Amino acid sequence: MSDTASTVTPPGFSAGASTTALAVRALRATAAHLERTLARALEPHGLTTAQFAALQVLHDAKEQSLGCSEVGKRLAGPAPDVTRLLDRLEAAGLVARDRSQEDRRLVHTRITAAGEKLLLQAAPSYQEAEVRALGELDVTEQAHLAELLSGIQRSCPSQS
Amino acid sequence: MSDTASTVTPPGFSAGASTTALAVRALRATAAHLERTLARALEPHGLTTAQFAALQVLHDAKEQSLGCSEVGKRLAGPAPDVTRLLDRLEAAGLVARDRSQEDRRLVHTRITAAGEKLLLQAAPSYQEAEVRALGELDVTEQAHLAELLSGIQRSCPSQS
DNA sequence: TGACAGTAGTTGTTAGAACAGGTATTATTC
DNA sequence: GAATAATACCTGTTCTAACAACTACTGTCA
Repeated sequence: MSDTASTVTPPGFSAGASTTALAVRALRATAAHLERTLARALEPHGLTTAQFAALQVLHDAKEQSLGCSEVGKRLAGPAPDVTRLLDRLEAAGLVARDRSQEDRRLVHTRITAAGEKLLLQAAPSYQEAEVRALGELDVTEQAHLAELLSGIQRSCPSQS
Repeated sequence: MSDTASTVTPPGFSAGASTTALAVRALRATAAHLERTLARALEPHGLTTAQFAALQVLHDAKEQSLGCSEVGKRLAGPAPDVTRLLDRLEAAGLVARDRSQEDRRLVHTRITAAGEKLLLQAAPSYQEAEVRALGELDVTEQAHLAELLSGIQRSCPSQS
C-alpha cells in the first residue's frame, strides 16, 4: 500500500528514489530503446513502427475491412491521428480505402497486395529485432514480464 | 532456446503470436500509456516529460554544472537533440548556460532558482501519476518488474 | 419532419523527435 | 608548430504525434 523508500520521497530524486520511480524509469528507458531498435529494423523497408502495426492490424482482419477508429482501437497504444497514418499508407499504395455505401460516415480500409508483400518482407527484420531487444530474457521471464505489464494495463480501461 | 509458439510464426501475427511478440506488445502499450499519463500530469506546469527529466538531472547534479552531452548521458532514453531541449528550458528561464573558460567547447548548464521552484511544484503531480500508473502492482511486483527490465537494458551498452 | 444529439473522419496547428551535416575548439602527431 | 583528428555543440530539415476544432452523416424522438 506504500513505498519502501525511507520517507515520502524528499526533494532529492535519483537519491532516495522510490520503488515506483525506479520501475517507471526502467520501463521508460527500456521502451525507448526497444522503440529505436524496432524503428531501425523497419527503416530499410520504409515503414515506421506505427505504420507496421497498422498493416498488421489490417492483415489480421484480412477480408473484413475496418473503419478508421476500429483500427485505432486495435493498435497497441491508443493512437490518435489514425486518419493521417492511413493517409500515408494509402499514398504508398499499401492500403486502399473507400466510403461505405450503407453508412457514409464509415471508411472501409483494407490492406492491398503491395501492403501484404511489404509486410511479409519486413516481418522477419521486425521479429529479429524483437528477439534481439529482449534476448537477455528467457521465455519464462518474457512471459512473466508480459504478465506484469498486462496487470498494469488492466487498471486503465481508457482514461478518466 | 526458442519460442513456445506452434511453429516459426506463420504469416499470421496476433494469431499464433510468440511469447516475445506478446512481451514486446505489452511493453509498448504500457509504456505508451505511462508516457501519456506522465505527460498529462506535467502539462499544467508547462513541462514535457523530457524537460522534467532534464531538470531532474540538473537538480541532482546540483552545484556541479553539466555539459550538454553529459546531460544526455544521464537521461533515461538516449536522447539526441539535447541542445534544443536545453534551449527551451533556457528560454523559459529554468536553466542557465555559459561557455566554459577553460574549454570553450563546453557549455556549462545549471538549473536556476525558478527551475528548482517549478521542479518542486511539479514533482508531486509527477510522482502521483507514477503511482497511479503502476498502482495495480504491489511493491514487490514493481521491484520484480524493474529487475526484469534492467536485465534487458544490460544487454545493450549503446548500439552496434 | 425537423431539431437534437451522437458518431466517424478530417483538417489546422503546434511542438517535439530524429537524422544528418556543419562550426568552433581542443588534443595529437609528426 | 602546422596538419590532422577528435570532441562538443549547433543548425537545417523532415516527419510525426498530439490536441482541438470542424464537417458530414446517421439515429432518435417530439
